[in-house]
Amino acid sequence: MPNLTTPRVRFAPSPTGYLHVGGARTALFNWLFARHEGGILILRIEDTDAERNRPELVGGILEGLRWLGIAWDEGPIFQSDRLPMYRSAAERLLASGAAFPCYCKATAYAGGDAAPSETDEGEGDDEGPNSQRAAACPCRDLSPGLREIRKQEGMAYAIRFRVAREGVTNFEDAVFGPREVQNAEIEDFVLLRSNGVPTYQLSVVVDDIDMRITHIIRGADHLSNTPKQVMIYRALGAEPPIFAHVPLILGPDRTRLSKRHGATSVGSYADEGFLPEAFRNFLALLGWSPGDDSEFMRTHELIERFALSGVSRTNAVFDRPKLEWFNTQYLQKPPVEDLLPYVEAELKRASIWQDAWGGPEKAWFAHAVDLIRPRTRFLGDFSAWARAFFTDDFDYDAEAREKFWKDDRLPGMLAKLADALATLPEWNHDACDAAVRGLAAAEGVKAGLLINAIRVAIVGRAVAPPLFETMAVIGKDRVVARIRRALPSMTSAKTSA
RNA sequence: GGCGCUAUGGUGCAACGGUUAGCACGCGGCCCUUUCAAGGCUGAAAUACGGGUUCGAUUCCCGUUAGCGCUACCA
Repeated sequence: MPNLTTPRVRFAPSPTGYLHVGGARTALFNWLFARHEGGILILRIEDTDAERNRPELVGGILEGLRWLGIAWDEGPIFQSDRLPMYRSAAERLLASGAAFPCYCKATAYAGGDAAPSETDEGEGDDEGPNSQRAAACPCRDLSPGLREIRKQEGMAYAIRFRVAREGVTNFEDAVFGPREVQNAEIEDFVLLRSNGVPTYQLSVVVDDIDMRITHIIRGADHLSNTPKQVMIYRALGAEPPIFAHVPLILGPDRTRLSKRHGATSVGSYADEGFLPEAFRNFLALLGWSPGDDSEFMRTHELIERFALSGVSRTNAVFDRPKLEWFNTQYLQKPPVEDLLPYVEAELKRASIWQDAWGGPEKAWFAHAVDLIRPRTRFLGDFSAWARAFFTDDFDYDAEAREKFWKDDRLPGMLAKLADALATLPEWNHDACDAAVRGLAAAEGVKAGLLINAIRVAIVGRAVAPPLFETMAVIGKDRVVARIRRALPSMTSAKTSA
């Protein structure tokens, strides 16, 4: 049987840009809350502003959400498909007297110069003229006669909410506590534009009522406008839900995170090789904490521990280095199986994936990934510095050659080593270890000299996992071949010098 | 300008009247070591300022300052 108290929340982006970090965090909180409470998450696209709305961006937003692993239960629902519902709500408010038609010109309140303020003593270096708050619209008290005349004239009108001149409006915020504002502070705001399109204030309330939203979790930038929405709820005969305004995410300069702070779309983090779970963990801690010092929390734990009571009221600065740290943690700590699909995708992207690794050679693949991952920071590392683990098509890093191939005894010793390795009956860490150290002893050189040179020969880099395990993973034939292949390069590097 | 919110190291969080103010990132040092990471140990680093309330304030109240938000026929 349906539980009448099932929490219902929503994430309601407007397609005026890509899914950015702030939106992603809001979506995450809604999702964590829904999962924790056994509730429903609805995705709603707020696209009533035809001017700024870019329909083609919706796909990108959904894609970003999917990458983040945030699955919605209902929707996406487009507000642009529901215009009649908002209009009829506005008509109802008009009929009940809670709203009134406004015949002012649309520009009169649009931050323009409708009311050339007589009190402009300001320096006027910025915007300037409108320093007084918008007074109540004069149409509010239009006499019935005059209103009738306007109507006859067929003048276009907007519908404004008739805000009480006195008293207070209050509501409950799960994060900021009980709120109360003076009605006198609020202007007669527009509900329905003169072109018949609803404003955010109207559509958001009508939808939230219609969708039976129980908790509105959204950015704190909406806190100041919430009283207006509460008024609409009550005028519509509905009880407002519980609000939970979450603090904003700022850039390093403490201004609201925006494009000029660099990468702010979640898609760019996907492209950079971040793991979605790492991103989620990082985002979750921006404005929320479980109440203790826990930081590394896998998603199931985030869901388990998430509560609105742990949401902070202070804005948080997006700290990229910490995000990267989380990524290394998620690259290194979880069971290697969790990582395999991501590495597979990365290798496919780099065109060096082989299907056998997903089948008969899966154990080998897992082992290789496990060996490589302690040194990775991004998924791209698997196809970059660790490329030689997956393909013979790799080159030698110039610095690595310079650093570890300069001893002129190397070609001779490594030639011998290759021969010795080729005859090894067993191929594993210990056998390689014994062969290399044995040769070093016989030649009277430090094992490190050979170890470092071999590493460059078989993986092309100075930086790689411990050598003998690397040799074991790469395999006997390939190791021998790679050492022999490298010999000329060492010699030429020598003779040319 | 008006209204509101916020204020713990550089950053993210903890301490929700009594702690030598804790953890993590980042930064420095040491250990480990086969390169580079990881890991372990360790160092520097904070309660914005001023008044109250209280036996006792990071914590409660007021003011100041600063930052942010809202103040659109944008969301």
